[in-house]
Amino acid sequence: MASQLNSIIPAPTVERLVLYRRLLEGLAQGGTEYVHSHELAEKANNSAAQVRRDLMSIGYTGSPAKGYAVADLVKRIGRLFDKKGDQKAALVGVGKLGRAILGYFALRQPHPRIVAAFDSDKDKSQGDIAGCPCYPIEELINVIVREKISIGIITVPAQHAQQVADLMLLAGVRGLLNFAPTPLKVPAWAVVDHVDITTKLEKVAFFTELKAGKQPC
Amino acid sequence: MASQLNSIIPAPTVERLVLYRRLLEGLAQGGTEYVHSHELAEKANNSAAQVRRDLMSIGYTGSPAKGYAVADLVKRIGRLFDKKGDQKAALVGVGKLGRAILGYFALRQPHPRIVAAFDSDKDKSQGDIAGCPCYPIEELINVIVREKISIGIITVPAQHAQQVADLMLLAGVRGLLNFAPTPLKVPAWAVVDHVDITTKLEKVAFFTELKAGKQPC
DNA sequence: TAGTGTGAAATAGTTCACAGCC
DNA sequence: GGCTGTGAACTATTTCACACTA
Repeated sequence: MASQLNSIIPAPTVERLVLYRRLLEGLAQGGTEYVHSHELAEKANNSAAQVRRDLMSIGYTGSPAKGYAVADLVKRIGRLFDKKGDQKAALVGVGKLGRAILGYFALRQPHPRIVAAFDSDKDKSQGDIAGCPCYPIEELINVIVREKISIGIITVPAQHAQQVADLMLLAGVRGLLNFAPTPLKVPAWAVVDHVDITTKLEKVAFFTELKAGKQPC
Repeated sequence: MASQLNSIIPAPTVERLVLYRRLLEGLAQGGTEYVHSHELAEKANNSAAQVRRDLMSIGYTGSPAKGYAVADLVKRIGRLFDKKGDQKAALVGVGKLGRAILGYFALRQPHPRIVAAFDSDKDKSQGDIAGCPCYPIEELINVIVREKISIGIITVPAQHAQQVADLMLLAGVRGLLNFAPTPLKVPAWAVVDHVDITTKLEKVAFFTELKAGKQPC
């Protein structure tokens, strides 16, 4: 799906590291100084071996006696993600889903901050939503260039998704998170990830049915 | 992540089949009668070989001359997903995200219909949202049992997610779609899928940064 | 002696390659 | 001649197993 990346860290590991960070931050606040792989695995529910391998893949090493130093590890993972100069994100499509995402992230202040939102509807593209300034779609290129935005979040209807993606890539965005229920075609130098809620729901329904019935078809 | 499933159809294939169905429905409306694997692959952007393998995995076979019969194939895939008796879904957590999802699905009328929403906040759990009746969380078990709901959608804050999941499973739900940024522990007979928007965003940001670092644009 | 780091095996999933068919 | 079906090769990822160490 996502294009080939010549990284040392495999994609699923990256996802888990984000989770570990969250869990470790919780532990750190609770005053825990050290964790063992199996404790972290328990919380993340996967295997201890996998936790060890994941941490190893970022070059972090624990001690058999104490385990992994929580605070230090948080810093280490943080250094991986919150790289030089914070990345900025823009969201296109201030519909229901777009608004929800803006509101959701406004609270959490995630790493790539959403600093601009766009919509083709003039009524929606005015003022702030959850503290994020909204612009008409015509200003997309200007704003993206001016703010040096590198990540795009697409929450427009399926039929406009590709068009919006092309526009953002043209403006200099290099990573896209696509919520539209359609696949995007992007050049090899861009990164895309796809969150398709409808498909996920159907998938869960399918496997639920399957497990319940046991007999396929 | 998702628990072991003794199905003949691998999980990624299921996801792609859902997509194929959408694409094929579009084609059918456009009056197309037959497609070749590479045409479908083009739209879904993956390889023709994969499309063929996916379709083969549900026992559907095309002809070298014409390709795959669109209408027939839609029906075939539909039969897989829209099984005997439509499944019903319930959503817990009528916050921003929950509302957005309700609104989103209200339009599309997806296969597992969302027939109930719940919230612990009395103000939110009244009346309808996007045509879906809202109940206080106390009624969850009653309603789920009464309506024979088998799928649960969790859009509550992370700290309540596990609790809500347990409650729903207790009530008879067997599949969960979790939007809370925390992993859920569920028994082996249940199906879970996890949509973690924050993590996805951080992942995209990470790989974007990584790729950018590799070759100076 | 429980817990780590890591090579090796196992498993899951994708792409290749080619025979067969229309 | 281009397209399908399918075994085989290949890639990616997870799990296993075990030497090592504090």
